Amino acid sequence: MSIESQATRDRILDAAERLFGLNGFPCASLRQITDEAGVNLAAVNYHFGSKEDLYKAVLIRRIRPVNEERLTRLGQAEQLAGDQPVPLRAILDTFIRPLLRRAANELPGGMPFLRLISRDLTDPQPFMLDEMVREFDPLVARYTRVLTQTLPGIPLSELFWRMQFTIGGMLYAAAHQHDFERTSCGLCRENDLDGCLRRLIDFCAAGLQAPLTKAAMQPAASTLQQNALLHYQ
Amino acid sequence: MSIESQATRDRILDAAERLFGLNGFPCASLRQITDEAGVNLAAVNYHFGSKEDLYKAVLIRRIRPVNEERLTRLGQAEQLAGDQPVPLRAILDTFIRPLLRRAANELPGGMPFLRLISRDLTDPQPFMLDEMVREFDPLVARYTRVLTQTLPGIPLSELFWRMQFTIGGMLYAAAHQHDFERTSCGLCRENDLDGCLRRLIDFCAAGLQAPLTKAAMQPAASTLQQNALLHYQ
DNA sequence: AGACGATTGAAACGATTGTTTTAATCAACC
DNA sequence: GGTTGATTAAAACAATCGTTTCAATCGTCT
Repeated sequence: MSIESQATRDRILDAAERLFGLNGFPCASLRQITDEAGVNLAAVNYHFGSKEDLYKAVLIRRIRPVNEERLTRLGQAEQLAGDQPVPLRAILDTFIRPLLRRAANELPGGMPFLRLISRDLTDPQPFMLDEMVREFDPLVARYTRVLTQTLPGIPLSELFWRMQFTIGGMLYAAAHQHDFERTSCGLCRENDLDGCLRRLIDFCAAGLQAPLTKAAMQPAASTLQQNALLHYQ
Repeated sequence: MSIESQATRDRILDAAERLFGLNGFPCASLRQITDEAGVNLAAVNYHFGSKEDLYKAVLIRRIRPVNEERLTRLGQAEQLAGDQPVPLRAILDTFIRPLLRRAANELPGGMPFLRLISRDLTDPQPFMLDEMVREFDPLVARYTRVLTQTLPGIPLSELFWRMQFTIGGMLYAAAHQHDFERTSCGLCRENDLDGCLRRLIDFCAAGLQAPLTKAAMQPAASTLQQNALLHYQ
């Protein structure tokens, strides 16, 4: 592979990342992408095979370093903790920071990539499902192990749900971070990585270690609560 | 409008809801929709004007009752609380239950609608933005007022972010509820409205009333934390 | 210099899209 | 009972899509 052909590959990847992120996979046409990249239309099929394969390449190019950084930071945190359990907020930091960092212009990708990965994790393209599972499988194993050590009082079934809520909050914040300045009436400034990260960790740490309600400890006894309002009074 | 034409309108709306929810707006074609509805292709443009207007009609038909139910339940909760602030978990229940209820076959719409609304709130179709703001504006005003009364210690700027995380967790859970049974290795059963609702409320209530970290109380002093791991040890 | 594989360029292909058009059918009313 | 307006049916429209084809060009070797 020559050095110029690598340049066209990269230009295609950059343009595709931006347009897939802004418009989504179905609405970003190859002609838009190749025009913006300044390359010929046929270059996509020549270098990547198909539109779907281009999409895979765009996602994998960014997700893999993010997940590697997550595991690296988690390893450092474990080392630092010694034989003590890793502090919950440190675990969350290793998980969230590598992603949100990409939107703060600290690293390539930026806002379009965050919208792209957020969209594809909340609403996956069918042909990406297997690929995604393969990329995230090692993470699931490592984080569940660390979390069960840090939060020994939380049953695994509860932990599973709470991690889903954590991921949901993270992805929603990642996708909308740049809209918040406009929709928050001045309560949020753009590109405030530290602020967003701290708030998200505050929120999710509290949620993850929330005390168990009666229903959570006796799941078999939970029944439909007809009037939930009374229950909370 | 005759009674049969209303029937074709409804058949189109039902089929569109299912296919928009499953495949997304761009990938669900009008021919798919009209075939499944058993009506002629031109009926969509005749009754709704365009594909975009059909999409609007599909969303509004379900969102409006959900938001009305939210405000009704919130009103009941306020009445029940008297001059006391409404309990946080009760507020969250009025907000989340009317949506998740739709997926538990308690009400029409079901899983496709939840995927649809979840997708359009996390990744809105551009032409729906104004319509959505109009539908949700009254909610924002009411819920921020009630929440500031219940959580007087949380600054508005923090509350804004925490509500975004709450919404993100709710939408993610709503969209994936039916996948969890498959991906959770038996930790989650499908259609468990009460279980999902309780866990989500446990999580978000703890997150919303989480104690403020130093950075949250002195936002001006927050600087980029180069090595966040040490910070948590 | 010449030959060969890799890459690019321009054009066309077949399929599908949302929309429009035109005629046929239906229901209701004077 | 014939007429009018609403609704449905079938066909065609123009545009765009991803992909393929084939010749032209480039870079790199012998």
